[in-house]
Amino acid sequence: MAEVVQPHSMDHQHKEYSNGERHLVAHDTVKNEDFSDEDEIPWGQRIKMDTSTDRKDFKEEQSDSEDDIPWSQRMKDDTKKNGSSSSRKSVKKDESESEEDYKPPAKKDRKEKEDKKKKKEKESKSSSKDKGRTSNESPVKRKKKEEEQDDVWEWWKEDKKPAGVKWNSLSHMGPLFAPPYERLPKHVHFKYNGQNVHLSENAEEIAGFYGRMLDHDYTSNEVFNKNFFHDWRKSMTSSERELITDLNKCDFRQIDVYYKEQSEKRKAMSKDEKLAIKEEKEAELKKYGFAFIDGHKQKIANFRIEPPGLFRGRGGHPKMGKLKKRIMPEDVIINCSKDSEIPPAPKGHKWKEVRHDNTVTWLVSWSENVLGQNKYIMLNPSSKIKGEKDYEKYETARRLKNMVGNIREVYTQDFKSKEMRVRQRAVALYFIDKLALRAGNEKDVDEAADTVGCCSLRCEHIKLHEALDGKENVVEFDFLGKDSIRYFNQVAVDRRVFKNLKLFMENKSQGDDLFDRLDTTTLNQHLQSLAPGLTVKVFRTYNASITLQEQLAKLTNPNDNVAQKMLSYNRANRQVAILCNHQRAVPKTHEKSMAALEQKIKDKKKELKAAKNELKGARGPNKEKAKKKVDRLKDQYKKLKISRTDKDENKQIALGTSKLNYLDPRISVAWCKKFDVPVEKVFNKTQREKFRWALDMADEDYVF
DNA sequence: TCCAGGACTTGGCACAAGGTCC
DNA sequence: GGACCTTGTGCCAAGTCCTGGA
Repeated sequence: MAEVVQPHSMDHQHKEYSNGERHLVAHDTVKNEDFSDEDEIPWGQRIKMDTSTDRKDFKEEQSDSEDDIPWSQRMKDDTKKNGSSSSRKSVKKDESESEEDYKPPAKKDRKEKEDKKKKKEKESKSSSKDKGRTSNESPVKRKKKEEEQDDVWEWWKEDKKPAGVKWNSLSHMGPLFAPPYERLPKHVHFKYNGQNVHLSENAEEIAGFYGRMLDHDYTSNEVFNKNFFHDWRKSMTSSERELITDLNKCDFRQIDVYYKEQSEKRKAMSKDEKLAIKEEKEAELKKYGFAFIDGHKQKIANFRIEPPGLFRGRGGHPKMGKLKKRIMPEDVIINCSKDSEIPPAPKGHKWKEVRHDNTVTWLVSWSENVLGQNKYIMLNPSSKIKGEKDYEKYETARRLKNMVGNIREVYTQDFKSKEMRVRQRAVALYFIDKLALRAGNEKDVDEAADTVGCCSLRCEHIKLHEALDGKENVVEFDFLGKDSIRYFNQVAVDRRVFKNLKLFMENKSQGDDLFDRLDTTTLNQHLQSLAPGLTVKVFRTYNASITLQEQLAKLTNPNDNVAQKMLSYNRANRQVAILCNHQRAVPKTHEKSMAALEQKIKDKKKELKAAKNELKGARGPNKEKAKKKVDRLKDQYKKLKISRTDKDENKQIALGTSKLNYLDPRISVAWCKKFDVPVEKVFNKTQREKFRWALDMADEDYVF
């Protein structure tokens, strides 16, 4: 079998940002002609090569008169939207349940319904349960799988609820609270200015949050330290506050050591002790981990209330280090149906509120003190409520596929609109479509790190090059996006886009908005007018999914073995991750594990050589045996080499996010079926649970 | 009409769990 | 069975988008 030939090489250039941010650039060396089948082409890829030539249907050269349009008034007024929000209020919502829509079933109905469902499922199990299963499963595994399937709710075969209604009946056990603080043993001291200081319980707990982060970069960050120290001092007694006035004189090392020891102890526990803990966890999961929705048992995603700690804002978050307070039952709102048994609050406590709102999907909510935002307990991605939404998301993206040609025509026309706002909208949409940029909502600089998306790009985030590396009209993007991850890309763009950008930047300083006549609301309103349900983020989903589909078609060789096919799949997945700028830190273990793999490959090669020699001298029945050995070793050797390639190409790219959030799972399922790859190779157990609907729906002919 | 706030999705990382190797 | 490595999961921050009330 032929070696896997890399269809195109991706050279990921790593650069360090001044603040140490990572960044990744894909130099796609695919030739233009590879993408000649233009309407099926994943735009996101083409843009990285040269977008000025990739659209045949763009009207050939228009007059340059656009540049002569007097834009005299364009920048004078409304230069900037008003400054954003002041402090947030926590508004207590009314009991907003719609009585007409809400008809909860009686409790006994639920039981009946469940029994009925179980019976039905048992009947249909023999026909449906084999889907996606490999043939060589052990009986134990099979039994486990069957048990798991007991609660499968095939919601995609049922009628949908009226719009706005999320459930008819909902019951659950409420949240599980963080365990109470346990004081440090007497021998563990916090020191101030070299002296042991006995802290009050509150102050000690918060010192502990800091102490166990000593190894982390956070504790050398000025903002983090300032915020921490400010909040810590607020929690001290007056005498503590009087004494402890300088963080530099605080010594948390013993606390750090203590928690490390605790962690080591846990690791070194006996089997029985570990088992006891596991059982305890399982019991908690059993009690709190499930909700009943419309008679169906559904997994909850996060039934634990977030424990207190220090806020770990990312990038240059202005609030990092602030104290996240302990949440008490009195802070918590419970949402469940009226007829359900209301979960009891912990002894001696009561809930802030019990609500019966079936227009929302959350079970429990509370308000977090650092940013004043609401936090929720919601259902697991495998639940009907999440799955249905996911399915709809991909259906919307598929609808976009059918109309994206028209939309592109419209925004191309708009490049020469007389109205500045229309031109800006068109160029922004061009970026969103071609580069899969995020929308870029406005942010309050006091509340969050300075990151941007498309609509919030500032002049300082792009550079215009008339020519660069043999290409014309190149735009260089360099900005921090979501999670302060750097987006760096040099893109050849449509000539009219380039001209427009020059125009947008005229008479502006670096800190000014590039699209000063545009925001996400306006853009989304425009998109809604083109198609109901169409928003900026649909483009990301669409472009990701279409890219996967196209790349799979291009890269998969039906004659390959499963390992080779999986390399192709991962490469297709990687293209999407690059498009979406899904980066990860190179794992600390990368070099080491690559070296180990390298050694394995060497050893295997030796082994193979020896086996080949053996084969040469073998006679009679031994010859057949030796031949088999050589074949087996060859196979293993190839697998190792594939694994090395895959691992190395992947070191800086995170595939998980796109797989979980952007790629229509039916594309992957169809690919597995078509090329005879077990679906377990592509989706692990959790992913299969999340995408159960897709596993059931898609056959090998599925087209996104 | 505007915009703050609510609801929900997207996102990377840390660490636990589980598998493999010796 | 312990060390080491890989994979999976939980966590919770940070986005998007929509809605309700002023």
